[in-house]
Amino acid sequence: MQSRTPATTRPGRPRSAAAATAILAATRAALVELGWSKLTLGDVAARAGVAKTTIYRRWPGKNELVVDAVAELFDELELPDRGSLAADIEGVVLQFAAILDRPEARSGLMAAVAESTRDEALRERIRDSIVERQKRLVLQGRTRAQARGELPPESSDPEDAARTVDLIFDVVAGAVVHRTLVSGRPADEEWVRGFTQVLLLGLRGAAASPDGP
Amino acid sequence: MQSRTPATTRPGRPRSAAAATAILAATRAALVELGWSKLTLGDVAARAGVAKTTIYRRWPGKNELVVDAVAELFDELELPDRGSLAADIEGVVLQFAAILDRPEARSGLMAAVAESTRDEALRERIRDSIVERQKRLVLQGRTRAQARGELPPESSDPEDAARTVDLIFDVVAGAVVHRTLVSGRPADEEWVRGFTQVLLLGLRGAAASPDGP
DNA sequence: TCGCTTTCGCTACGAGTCGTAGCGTAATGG
DNA sequence: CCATTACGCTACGACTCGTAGCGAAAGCGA
Repeated sequence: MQSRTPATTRPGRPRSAAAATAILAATRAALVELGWSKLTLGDVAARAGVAKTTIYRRWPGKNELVVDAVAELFDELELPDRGSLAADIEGVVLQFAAILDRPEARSGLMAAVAESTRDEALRERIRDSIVERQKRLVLQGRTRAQARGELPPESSDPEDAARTVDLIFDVVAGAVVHRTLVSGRPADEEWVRGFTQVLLLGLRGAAASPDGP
Repeated sequence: MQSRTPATTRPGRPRSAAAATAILAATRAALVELGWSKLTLGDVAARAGVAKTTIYRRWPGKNELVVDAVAELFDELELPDRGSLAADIEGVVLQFAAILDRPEARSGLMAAVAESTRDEALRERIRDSIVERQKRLVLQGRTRAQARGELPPESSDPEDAARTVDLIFDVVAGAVVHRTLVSGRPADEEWVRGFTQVLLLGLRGAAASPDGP
């Protein structure tokens, strides 16, 4: 998870892998009980059964620790084949909503994003370990839909195709996050159905008329 | 801004209105320089030229103060008539993106949302003073588009119409926020054009086929 | 088996922030 | 002019931060 360099096996006592998992788990537990602002590294250390200094040796600070702890949650996301593009989208959006329902993801992720507005390195960490990592789902869904004939093969311009992927990701993730955290209403099946319909019709229409009406 | 009850004019010395504006302005200035996590009420008090206790008499804590300070930024939003629904949407989305470009809005808003996941009262404050307040733009745009004949009059079901407004707001605000803060790329004219096209085609298509394909 | 190296747990520390209390003073309204 | 409230100021205990120093533990290569 960390961008350490274990390329050259360094001499000396190796870092305990058990400590890392214990610390990350303790961080999530602390997020659930305390939220981000009241979470202290001393508390995390006590929960994990390690010394506070051990945490500081591995992570620069609270922000980075929380990002790594939350990032693991999103690796659960999958894109099972449900037969149609609409059903695939609905499925993954519901999974995403389910993760955002967990308190450790809610406060942790948003607080990290907030801090990243003043910390370029932290934003990079978020992008690498969460955003870009999950963009695979969009690519996978597109490929599958193209195989089904639900979407045209690919845009002639590769840059244009990449832009579309980014747009889809921002729309999907943004809408679910806003619905869940800002509006404070559940992204349940009914909402997801309506959202998916709008997104899908918009994409199909945009693919038909690539530029302007 | 605060939900005080100035209904019955209380006796005694009234609260200084100048102090309130100075505190809110100082809060925004501190957000720019320090971000949310390093912002202290002592610092805000010093900037505003007031005593720290004065702030504590008016706001419960840092979270509520920041929400009120940021909420004022979004009151600038307008919906000038640009002739078409697409142009109207692009215009307001660009304004929204411009506000989110300001550092005091970026870190302040996201941090407040993060904290609101563990504080129901704070979430209520955000909804009242920011979200619901700006939903007027969606309603205004819809009415105007209906007058132009770009959208059908209204859904037969009033609940369905309200759901659509909520959906639009979540999609628009969510996508712009995610694009700007999470993906870290600018919501420039090119992006806004593409986004608006998808949204508009999706809405028109959804209005045509109210349920399922 | 023996060093060398690094990590680990522990304790302690100064610095900084928190939110509150108490005080005397200022500004209203009756 | 008197009751009432807001204000600025100071001071306070409690807490968290991030770091330093220590002895012990755990690997690896010779």
